[in-house]
Amino acid sequence: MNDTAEGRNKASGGVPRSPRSVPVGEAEYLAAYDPSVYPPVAVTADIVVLTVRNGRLAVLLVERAGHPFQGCWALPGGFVEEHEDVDAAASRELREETGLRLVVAGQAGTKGGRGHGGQAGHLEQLRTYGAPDRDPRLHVISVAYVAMVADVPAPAAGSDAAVARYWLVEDLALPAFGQRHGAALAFDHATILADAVERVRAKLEYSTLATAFVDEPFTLGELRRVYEAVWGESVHEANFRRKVLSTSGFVEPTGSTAPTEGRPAQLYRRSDATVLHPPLLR
Amino acid sequence: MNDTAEGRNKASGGVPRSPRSVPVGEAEYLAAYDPSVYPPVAVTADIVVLTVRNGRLAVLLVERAGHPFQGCWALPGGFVEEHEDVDAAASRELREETGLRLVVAGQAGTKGGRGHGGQAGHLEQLRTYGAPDRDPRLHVISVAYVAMVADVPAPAAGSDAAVARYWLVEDLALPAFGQRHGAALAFDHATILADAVERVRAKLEYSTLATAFVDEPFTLGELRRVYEAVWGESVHEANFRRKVLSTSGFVEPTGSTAPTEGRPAQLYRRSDATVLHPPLLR
DNA sequence: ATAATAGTGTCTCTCAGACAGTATGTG
DNA sequence: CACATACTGTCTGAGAGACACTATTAT
Repeated sequence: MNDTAEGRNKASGGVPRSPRSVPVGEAEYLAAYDPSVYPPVAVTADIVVLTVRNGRLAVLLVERAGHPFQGCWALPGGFVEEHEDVDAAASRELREETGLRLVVAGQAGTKGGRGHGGQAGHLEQLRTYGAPDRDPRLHVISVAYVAMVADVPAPAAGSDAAVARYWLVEDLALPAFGQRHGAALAFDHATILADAVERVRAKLEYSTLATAFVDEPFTLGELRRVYEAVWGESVHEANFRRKVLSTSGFVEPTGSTAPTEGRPAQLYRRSDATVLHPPLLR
Repeated sequence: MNDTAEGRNKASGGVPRSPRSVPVGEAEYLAAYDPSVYPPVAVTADIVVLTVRNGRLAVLLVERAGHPFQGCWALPGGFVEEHEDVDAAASRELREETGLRLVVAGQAGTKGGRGHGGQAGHLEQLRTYGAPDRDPRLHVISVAYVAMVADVPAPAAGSDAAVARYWLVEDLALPAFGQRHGAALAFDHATILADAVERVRAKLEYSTLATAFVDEPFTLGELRRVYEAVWGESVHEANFRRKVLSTSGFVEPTGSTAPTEGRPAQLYRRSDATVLHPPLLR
């Protein structure tokens, strides 16, 4: 943030307008500072929790008990509390809804959650949505996050009994994807969800994030089905295997195998790479 | 946004707590609604204006006249006004600082600014920074944007006489890049700048955004120097040319030429593609 | 046996990387 | 002329895409 605006005396902010020719000390300035006159806006952290269920992409939604959009389904989330880090608010909301503990990844200088052998799951910021009319009550700015988790961190773990369940993304009305039929989402959550899905589709190409959708250990078949569910198209099996195994740091074998419907499959765990060069193109 | 929190009666929000067994109508609800009790936070839109000057990446900074961080250099930006779209606030700040009119690109359903033959420049959201201690006065949440512009949309166009100038990115202290020496930035703006530079470096690989840094018409040499400035490494000329010209929709020839220090160069303008498949790898 | 999935080998074609060489301007 | 930049041609090796084939389980 900054307020060069204030420095140029054009903001309506609550800063004592000391003439620039008579500077005051910083301590003095902060003591005299009145925060109550900044524009009243509320900030929420909303999370798009994505998972793969039965080969399909699914998203966690909660049913709204109150107005507005009563009875509609919406992304889980809530207000950022006073003096609470926005990223921390996202972690808190995710934990309350799913029981999962993930920290936000992706900012310079912070090394995000998942590393070698870490817990399944990934949490990152998506985008901030700040249209003034997106909430009929007041100007609510939503900082949206995407969480990618393995199946069945069900809302069961949530402490309070809000109605929450996973929906198949294909069963929702998402105009941005040309999906005109299906359940309508509250607020601008259809836009947010569409952006999240696009983000994840792109990220699977050039990162190892697909592994965030499966529990360890996993088979290459399971990993491939993640790609197919997210991209919505089939992936050539032999070439996928060659590509994944030839990318050092993507996965590493555990040595044991798991039974399948056919020949038993080698099991793998996540390794330490996060980016894929060259990418695994769609 | 949403407030399932409120729906579950666990938020401290300013919603009249009507018992869930006695629902009220939505109009009634909105009339009784008191927005004043939401957590007090301020929201700013800050912009990382990047350009290429003399073959180097440069960023527009303003000198802070007031406390805190008086005398330090900071990213241009300012408070989001009441009922103002956050993206619109970013456009407004950019216009005030540089005179450029750009709209924010990148959200599903909105087709961002630049198209065929459009104005040079690109504006997109970067990330939101919401640590509670990033401003010593109060909890200020910054929605950061990246603008990529051609050289010399100088602060001259700015209406008020704030001290603003371009800095070479390499002359700033950016711990995230291992740059320990150079001018220190106010607040957490060094982190924001580092994230912006990383974003732009990545985007040049898989998008046509390099053309946002040059005015039309431009030569392939100018376009190549954009890549070299942003990536900080030399790009093989013949292969760059072959790649750019073979990607349909990247650039199109104007037919005329421009004098250079050697053989005159063919001139090009932007075309309609926005993404590069396959990418132009670093 | 069949069905189903896991896994290997190999051919081909595209393309990035490298480099040599030509074209066309200026001093 | 030398020099600088623009532009072209071509060789080579890596790798994606496609496909045939083998392996190992269950029924």
